[in-house]
Amino acid sequence: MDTVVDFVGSEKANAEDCTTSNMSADPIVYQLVRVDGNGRLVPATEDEVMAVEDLLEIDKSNDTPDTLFEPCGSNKVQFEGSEGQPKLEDLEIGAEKPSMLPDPEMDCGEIDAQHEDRTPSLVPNASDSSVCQSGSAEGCSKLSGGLYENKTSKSAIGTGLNPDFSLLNGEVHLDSLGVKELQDTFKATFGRETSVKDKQWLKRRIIMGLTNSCDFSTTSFVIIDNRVVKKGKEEACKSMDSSVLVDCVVTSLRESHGSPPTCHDNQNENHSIVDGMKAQSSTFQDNYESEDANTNQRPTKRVRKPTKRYIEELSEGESQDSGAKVVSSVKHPSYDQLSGEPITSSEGCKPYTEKKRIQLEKEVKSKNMESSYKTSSDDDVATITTANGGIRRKHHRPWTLSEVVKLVEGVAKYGAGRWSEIKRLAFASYSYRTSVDLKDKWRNLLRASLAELPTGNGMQNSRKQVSVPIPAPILSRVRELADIHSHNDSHNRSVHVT
DNA sequence: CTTAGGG
DNA sequence: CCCTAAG
Repeated sequence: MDTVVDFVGSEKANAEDCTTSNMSADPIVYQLVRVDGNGRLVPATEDEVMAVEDLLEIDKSNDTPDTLFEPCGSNKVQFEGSEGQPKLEDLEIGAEKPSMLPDPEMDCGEIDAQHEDRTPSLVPNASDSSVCQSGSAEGCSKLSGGLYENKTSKSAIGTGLNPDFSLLNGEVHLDSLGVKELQDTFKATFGRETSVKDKQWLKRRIIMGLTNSCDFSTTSFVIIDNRVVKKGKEEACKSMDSSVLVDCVVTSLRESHGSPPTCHDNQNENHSIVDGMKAQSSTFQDNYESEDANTNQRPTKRVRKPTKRYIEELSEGESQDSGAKVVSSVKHPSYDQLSGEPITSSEGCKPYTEKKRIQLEKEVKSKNMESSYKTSSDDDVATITTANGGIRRKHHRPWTLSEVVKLVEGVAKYGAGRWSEIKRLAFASYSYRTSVDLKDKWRNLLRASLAELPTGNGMQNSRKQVSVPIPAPILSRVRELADIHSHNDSHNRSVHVT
């Protein structure tokens, strides 16, 4: 395997051109990269990320959690010089030794600019000892290693305008989440289960999952309580084509209503952010005024004739196998050759070439219709059982949270309907997920967001969190983007005046 | 080839 | 997800 994977772990330093914040609470951003043939660092694909995660997970299980993620100070980014090529074996999630290849192209300022030590900047303003009076005194005293993925800064607007909603519960309290919850969140983020019980590790993974994955945009997302906020300068830091500056912060993963656990200290900061976001939002809309794609005039729906062939096919198939679902389980010998995947992973979580495979299956199926009635014995797992005991189809990729976020962001940027654009730009690293998939998912998101409205809260009753639950803030964002305004809050959304 | 809808 | 009809 000539693909080298390494974690470039780096605390996202205060790149001058990106943010003028002098806060030390910048989030820690990890980006999985690999070295391509030319020795350049290129962002790893989702599949690779997954594969590495698996490795790490395995690795992890042999490790004592205590050794993981030492909050040690001296973690400055250093070029490993002639040490050069990091190897997979070197991967140590625990040591977290940031390393970079001596690639001039990647000599981005922000990486080595100001590397503060990894000590969790739990107390942005040390002046305030009331930080984290969240009731989890533990979280406070136990700052050790506590990732405080809480970024509260950057907004220059400091006026104390009051937001419409409470921000107090908006923080991500990954810290206060239990292992189980973290695992759930992990699942939501990565779409798969994890057995790791180490909180630190889980937290880091989750945050990473939400931040990395080769999003080149410098757009940032902040989820504050009920909204997803896009922030960040679009053009900043664009000097490097491969710069990965996902300044993504999630301040709310779970709505921990009831007992608002929040650092009061950050309240002002949050207000600032909200202000900024409001401004953003308006400018955002302004920008989109120009594009008639988003104006109020909804294009008339396309009408279409019923699809004949498909119907015929369906009925035909039904008559043949009387509705029985046929799962082709033929062990295709050419799979491995078919997919020249960068990483050959063991688990079935990597149909890199979904299409090819499906087509191949079809071919096989059509060639010997009868023989395709075998029971699945494939290692690739025809069905996988979820935690709930349900079974899913073979090639169903649950949308992970980060994917959803990306999609929403993409729609925000390029507009709904420009699926191929979004696919190209925002989903470059997701080889699966066709533009059609994006479209479908968006449709579903819309439905979900709408379904949430009427009862206000009724939906939440469904305890079974089947399939990744989409955080309310994202849904409301979806609604926004879809130009569906709940007339409840009579926000004079500057209705166009003909 | 891409998008919109229906299944 | 899959499939097709319209652009």
